[in-house]
Amino acid sequence: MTRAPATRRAGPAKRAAASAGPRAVRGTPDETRARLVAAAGAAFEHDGYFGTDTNRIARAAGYAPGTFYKHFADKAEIFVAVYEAWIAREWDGVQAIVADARTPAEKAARIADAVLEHHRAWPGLRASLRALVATEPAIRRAHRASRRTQMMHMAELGLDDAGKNAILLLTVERIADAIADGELRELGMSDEDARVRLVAVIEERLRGR
Amino acid sequence: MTRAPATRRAGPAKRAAASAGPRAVRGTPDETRARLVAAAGAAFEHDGYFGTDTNRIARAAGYAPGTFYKHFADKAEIFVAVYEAWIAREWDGVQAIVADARTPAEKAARIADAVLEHHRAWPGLRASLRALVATEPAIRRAHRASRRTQMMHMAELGLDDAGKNAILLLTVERIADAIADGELRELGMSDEDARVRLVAVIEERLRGR
Amino acid sequence: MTRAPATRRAGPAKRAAASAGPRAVRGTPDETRARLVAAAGAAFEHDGYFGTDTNRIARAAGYAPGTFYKHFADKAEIFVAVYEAWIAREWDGVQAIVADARTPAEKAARIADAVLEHHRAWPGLRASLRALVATEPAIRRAHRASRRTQMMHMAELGLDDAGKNAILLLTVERIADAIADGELRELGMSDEDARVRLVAVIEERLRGR
Amino acid sequence: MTRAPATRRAGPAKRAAASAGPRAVRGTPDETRARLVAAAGAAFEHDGYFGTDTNRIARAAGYAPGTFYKHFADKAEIFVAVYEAWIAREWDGVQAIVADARTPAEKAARIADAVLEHHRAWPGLRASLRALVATEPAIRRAHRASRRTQMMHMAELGLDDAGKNAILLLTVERIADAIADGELRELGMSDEDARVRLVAVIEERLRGR
DNA sequence: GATGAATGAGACTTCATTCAT
DNA sequence: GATGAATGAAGTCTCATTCAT
Repeated sequence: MTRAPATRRAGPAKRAAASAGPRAVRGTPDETRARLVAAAGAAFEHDGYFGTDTNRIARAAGYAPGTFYKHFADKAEIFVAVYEAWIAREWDGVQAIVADARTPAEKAARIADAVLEHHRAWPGLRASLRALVATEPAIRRAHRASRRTQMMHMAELGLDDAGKNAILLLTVERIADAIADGELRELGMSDEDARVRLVAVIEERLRGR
Repeated sequence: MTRAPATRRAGPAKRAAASAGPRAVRGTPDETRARLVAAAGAAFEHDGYFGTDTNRIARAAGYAPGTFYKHFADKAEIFVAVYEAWIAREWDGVQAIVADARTPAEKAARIADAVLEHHRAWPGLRASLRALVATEPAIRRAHRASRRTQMMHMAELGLDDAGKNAILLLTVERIADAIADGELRELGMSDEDARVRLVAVIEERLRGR
Repeated sequence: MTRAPATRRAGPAKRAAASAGPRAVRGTPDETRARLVAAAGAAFEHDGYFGTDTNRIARAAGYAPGTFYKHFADKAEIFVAVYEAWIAREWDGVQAIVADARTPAEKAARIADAVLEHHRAWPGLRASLRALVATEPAIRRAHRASRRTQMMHMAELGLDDAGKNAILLLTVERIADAIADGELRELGMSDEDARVRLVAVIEERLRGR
Repeated sequence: MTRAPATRRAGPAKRAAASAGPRAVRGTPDETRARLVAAAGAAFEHDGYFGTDTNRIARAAGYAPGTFYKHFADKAEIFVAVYEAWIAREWDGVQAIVADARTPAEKAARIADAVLEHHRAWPGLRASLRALVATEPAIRRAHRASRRTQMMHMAELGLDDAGKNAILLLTVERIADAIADGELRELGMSDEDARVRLVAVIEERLRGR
């Protein structure tokens, strides 16, 4: 996550800055939107939600500032889009694993690894998410909705104790964030230890406990 | 040519007008600092870190904007002070309970309730904390330091598996935040259910598991 | 908890109210920049560098405060722009005179008058420059660079003793500033006397001495 | 001269800062005043007029902020005091040399060296002076008065062409400042060259030309 | 659909100066 | 005479958002 605005400015954004992005090819609205979401994801990851601005995102995607607002009502909205895409990718992975793996142990291990990798690759995005859920009503709403979707996914996976599912969800998320952020290492637990616990938590649940 | 503002000001403007706070009493720096911290705590809780500003905090404490900067280098620094005071109060409670309660079960229950109450009373502060730890290096550092202190407190309580302590810390914190934020209720778990689980997690650890 | 300013603004406020300038015409960046530089020149001359602020400059040019920072990184940068334009105009004059006048005596007299007029028209700007060269690294750098350019101009004029050129530059500048500021008058020298000396210094150099 | 605020702040001026100065010994008002002037001189030299503040000066002298205003009406007033002391020291040196040296050549050389040394030791103060003369009416007035005093000193030395005296004053001052600031070096003239010219200017005047 | 110049509220911070003790 | 906590006006700069082309 951002942690620092890096180089905040390099002088007045002379005309130069205009050509920062990947040369926006005039395309369908969907392509434009997708490019903006991708650029925003990278920017949020790298500089944090409060470390970028919508102009920069638009430029990074190869568009002018105004274009951004043709596709998103505001900054929060694109964050939600980024987050939803992120979650969807995570669950795609989980579901593929569930379909493919045999034993609960294998499933748990592979799910844990997939989740961990996904979190480790996007620590900045996760941090911004945690920040924004508390701060931006719109993002909070989207986050809640996403939780509900995830609960449904879990039910579809045959896990039927909603209470346990909820705890699992929070626990996995929290541990994965902690590992990805290196919090546990600082608390004296090796990443491998932490991973083992994460696997255990998942496996326990998969076994219905 | 004029060139200069010459005399910038003519004297402290009548204080009466703008002020909203409890009317600054000239006192010791410590009192002033304490008033600022108290006002900041309330402001962060109520409006969030990004929802207040240092001028507002100063006014709420009964001071002019400049006074704030006599006591804190910046907004982040007062947040750290607020957070540290918050944590200290929480642990004071925990330690009193540990000294007073008999059985692990009683300890666990009373600790859980104390922690929960403390989190429920300050959900906004907690949310801001989560946000800032990801975003502000200074606050991140303070948070880490505080974690270490808490680990020491746990060791002093006789809990000697650092790995388990770390997990306990994160878990309790996370569950308490979730309950306080109402996240669990939305996931279909009653607050009482959640509390029971929280007690269980603590008791399990107290029993050495 | 609230925590966030939510929607910060609702739209550009009615422009009519505060503005004082010539009513911003949407134009090319170059036009805007030129208007800002012109407004800044007048403001620096009239109120001094420390007597204006960037908001005022922007307003005087007919723009909002933010527009200033689209064109200049900070206040120092626009000062440099103003200064460079000022120097360029001075040398344009000198070069025209050199091309046009015959004898060293005529050249010296006309150059002295041109320089004097240029300094007399901008005493405030000159004063601010003297102040800032000592104080602001960026402006110091620009000033040094400008000096080097002026030395080149002198060389192009056929004056080839760099040491003498340097002294001439400083002397002319200093005397012109002193006359423009009225310093000499206060020291008991008539402006005409001072002008005669200025002419002499220049002519001496033009004759190679 | 300051050129940069160096470290602008090191955190809230906790109580620590209070003991920065040399342990103000309670003394006569004159001693207090003298300590303040000395501290201000050093501060102006080191950080520039705009790079220090009156609180810092007072602390550096070993006093509280309020004490400053018991002795000086404002910041400009102490600058004037510092400047006047500086000039007085310079002329003390010049007069001693005139009394001691024989030939115009010797006088010129020794005066030049004394002046140069005095300027080289206080470049920051000189820079601030040049800035403030243009900016602060009170300092401008004091500067003019000081010039008049210096003209009198010159007359007392037997130099009776006021016009030439004025030019000499400005020229010496300007060249000495330029050498002290390294301006001439950057323009391609060695310091020794510059010094030679300075001596020549003075000697020429001493010989009545 | 895209552009990009422009907007303007407002956050953060500084510092010369005062005044009650 | 000295103290030092407090003052508060004001300047610098940012950035989400708009709208005329």
